[in-house]
Amino acid sequence: MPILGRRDHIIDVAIRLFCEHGFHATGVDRIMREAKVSKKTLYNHFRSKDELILAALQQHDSVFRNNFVKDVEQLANTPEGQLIAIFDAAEAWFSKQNFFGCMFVNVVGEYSDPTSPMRDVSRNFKQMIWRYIVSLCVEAGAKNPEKLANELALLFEGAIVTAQISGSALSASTAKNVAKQLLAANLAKKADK
Amino acid sequence: MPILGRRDHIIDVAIRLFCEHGFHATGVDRIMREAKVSKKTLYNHFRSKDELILAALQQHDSVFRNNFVKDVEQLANTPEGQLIAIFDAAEAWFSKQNFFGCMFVNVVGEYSDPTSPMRDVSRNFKQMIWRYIVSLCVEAGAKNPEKLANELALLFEGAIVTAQISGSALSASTAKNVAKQLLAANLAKKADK
DNA sequence: GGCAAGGGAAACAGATCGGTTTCCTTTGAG
DNA sequence: CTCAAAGGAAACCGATCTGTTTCCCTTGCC
Repeated sequence: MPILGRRDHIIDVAIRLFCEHGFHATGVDRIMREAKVSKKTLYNHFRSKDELILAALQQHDSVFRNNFVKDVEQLANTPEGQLIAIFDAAEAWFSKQNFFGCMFVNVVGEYSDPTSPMRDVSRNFKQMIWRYIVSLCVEAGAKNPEKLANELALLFEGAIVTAQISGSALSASTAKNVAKQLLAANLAKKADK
Repeated sequence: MPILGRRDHIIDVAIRLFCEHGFHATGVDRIMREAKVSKKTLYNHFRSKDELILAALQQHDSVFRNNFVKDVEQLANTPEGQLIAIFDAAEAWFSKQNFFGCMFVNVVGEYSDPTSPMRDVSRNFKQMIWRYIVSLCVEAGAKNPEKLANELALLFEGAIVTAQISGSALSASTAKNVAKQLLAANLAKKADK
C-alpha cells in the first residue's frame, strides 16, 4: 500500500521471475499479475521492460552482495576464515529451493551485445565480488592478492554454474577444498605473525 | 541442395543464432530467413521449435566435444600434458569472434525445469566432459582421478563463464595455473615411472 | 513428355508480446 | 466535504510469436 514500497515490490517479483524463467520468457503481463499491480502502475514506475530489467539487476546486485558479505562475516571472523567461508555461504545458497544460478550469468546468455547496459551491470557485479575477495586476500597477507583473488573467483564462478546444471550443492565443497590448497600456498604461514 | 544437408544446415544456423541471441529471443522466422529455407521446409524437418532447439543442442554437444578433444590431443600427447592443454584449447575458444559462452550454460538460464529435455542434454554434456577429464586423470596416474576431475572441471567451468562476462580470455591462463598446481599435488612423481 | 514430390512465397490463424489509453473508483490532504 | 492525484480493470494498438495452409513452381524419375 505505501507508495514507496510499490516500486520495490514490483522489482522483487520481477527478480524472482527473471531468475526462474529468464528475461525474454517473462512478460510484463505476468510480472504485473504476480505483483498484483495494474499495467498502468508498472509503466508509471518503469518506462519500459528493459528499464525494469535494469532496475531488477541493480537491486539484485546490491541486495545479493550485501547479504553474501554478511553471511560470510557471520561464518568466520578472520580474513583467511572468510575466504574459506565464501564457499560455505555458496553451499547454503545452492541448497535453497529457489536457486536458479547467478542472475548475472543468466542475463549475459540472453543479451550478447557487450555494450548492453545489462552486461555492464553484470560485469560490475563480478568485479565487485572480485574486489571483495581481493580485500580479504590483502587482509590475509597474500603475496599476490589480485592473482589469488582471480583464482578464488574462478572457483566460485565454476561452483555456481556446476551447482546450477547438476542440481547439486556438492560443487561448493569441491571448490572449498581447492581454495584451502590455494590459501595454504599463497598465505604467509602463521609463524610469520 | 542435397536433401540430407538441409536439416543439418538449418541446425547449424539455429546453433549460431541460439548461441548469440538466446533461445526465446530467436524466432523461427529469423532462423528460416538466415538459413534460406521456407517455413514449410523447417517444419517438415522439425515438429516444433522445441524439437529444433533439442536437435541443435544435441548436434552442438557432439560436434563441440569432438573438436575439443581433437584440439587437446593436437596440443599435447601425454595425459598430464593434455590435462593442461584443456586450458590452452579453452583460451583459443574464448578468443574466437563468435564466442558467446557455453551453449549449455546459456540454455539452463532459460529453462529452469530440471525435468526439461534441454537440461538433460546440458547435464549430459557436462558429464561427458567430466568423464573425459576423469579418463585423462586415470591415464596420468592420479591418486583420486574422480576428485581431481571434479576440481579441474570446476576450473574449466569458471574460466568459461568468466571469459564470457569479462570479454577477456585471460581466465584461461588463471585456470591453467591452478590446474598445474593441482596436478603437481595429485599426480605420482616422474620418479615413479 | 508426363507426373508425383518437394520446396518456396505468402497468407493465415490464434496467441502473446510491449506499450498506451480510457473510464471509473479509491484515497488522502486541505 | 472537496477535489486532485493515483491506481485498478480492461480495451486497444501494432508487432511478433509458433504453427498451418494454400498456391504455384521447380526438379528428378520413369
